[in-house]
Amino acid sequence: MKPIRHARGEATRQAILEAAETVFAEVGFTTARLEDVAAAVGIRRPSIVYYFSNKQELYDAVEEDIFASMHHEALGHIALHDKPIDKLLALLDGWLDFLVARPTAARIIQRLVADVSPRRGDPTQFSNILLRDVEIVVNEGVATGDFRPLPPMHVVNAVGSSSLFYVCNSKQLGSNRSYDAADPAELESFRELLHLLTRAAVAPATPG
Amino acid sequence: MKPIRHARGEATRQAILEAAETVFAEVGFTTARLEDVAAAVGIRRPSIVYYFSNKQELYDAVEEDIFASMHHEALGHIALHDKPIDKLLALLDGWLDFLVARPTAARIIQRLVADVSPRRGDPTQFSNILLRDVEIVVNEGVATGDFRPLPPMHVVNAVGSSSLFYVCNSKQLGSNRSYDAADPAELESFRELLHLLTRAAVAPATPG
DNA sequence: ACGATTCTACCTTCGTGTAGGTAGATTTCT
DNA sequence: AGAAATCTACCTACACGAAGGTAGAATCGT
Repeated sequence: MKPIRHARGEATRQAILEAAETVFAEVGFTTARLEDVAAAVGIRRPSIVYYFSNKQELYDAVEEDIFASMHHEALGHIALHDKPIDKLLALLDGWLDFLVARPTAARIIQRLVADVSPRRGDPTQFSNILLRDVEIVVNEGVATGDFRPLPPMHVVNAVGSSSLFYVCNSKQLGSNRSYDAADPAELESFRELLHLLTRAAVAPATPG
Repeated sequence: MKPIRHARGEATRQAILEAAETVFAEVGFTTARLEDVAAAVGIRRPSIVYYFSNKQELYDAVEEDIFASMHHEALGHIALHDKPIDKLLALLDGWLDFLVARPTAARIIQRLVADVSPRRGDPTQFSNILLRDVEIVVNEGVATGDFRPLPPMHVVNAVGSSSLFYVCNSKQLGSNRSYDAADPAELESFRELLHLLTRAAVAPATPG
């Protein structure tokens, strides 16, 4: 991590990060060309090296920023609530809102899930922060009896995944099925379904 | 598509397809090396060209086979049932069973969803067959009143996505959270949740 | 023998990484 | 204050490896 002194440098660094996220999201790590990232920023390729020593480091910075930002957004939502179910819905709302606002992040996470052994050593190096949020909220609900006992990762797989698909799939289901993921009506309709499913997933055994 | 006369050739072609699916699944189209595909089959790289004229054509053959096989498996399950909800559950069970048995297919689909414009022109060239299955079953349920009115693609995004994550994520949630997607107990536990969510998703407005 | 199948050898393209240079801004020294 | 020294933020040019595609020769099977 190179320390940047001047304001101009910091702005360039940020611009590189944003451009890189777009390029990596569109075509994935290997296919992504630093040339394209540079072009989007308006500089030459070798100048990227001034801020990020190589392609991998740039990618890591992008991924780290995504999960950190997503974690922050989720925390902000969660803090407004007390009951476990409300916290869980808030957490998932946070994810959904984040991904809709930043679809490039959605695609990068989507690719990450596809990889067999992402970041060899610790696959959760950057995502762990999010997984822990889910564990804390779900385990709390289970402890209070508000939720039935269920593995937190089932919640991730079952309902967390939907938001990713909602965002990534919007233009990929064929011209007559495509939709605008950011359209308020569309979004709220999907959010309703998401809440419905979440409640169903954690609801204690048949009440009556 | 080259016509293969002898049995030996047909076997080689099939072996190439299977090896390619594994390689493409692990690292994606660009990163995948034909060298590795050939090595897995036990032939030299240029021999692949005898069956598939280039990398893209090989990939397309893999993708086409995946969706065709998945469609078949789903149809087999659906045919055993009459009621819309049972058909829908059977369809999703078919997907789940297929993906668990063939995790390489899961990863390839996962990557496909991440792409911005897969197979320029018609993104649903090969997947359309699956999407139509869902539309038929869901629309039927809506028509009979068994289901509440909801867009079939919401079903795909909300519950179809879970099975992909269930398979792809199994070894990527960190060492202490990882599981075996093919383990019968694990699988049935997840299938129960999948059914629960599916029923919740399509259930008509609050009955009482 | 003759087509089917697989090989060896080579060419070409592409993209990253690296070496080294420079204009202009900033700080240091007197 | 103003010249000297240093640093920031880029640049051009090139070397290198990696991977896909191609041409044509060798081998296998019937």
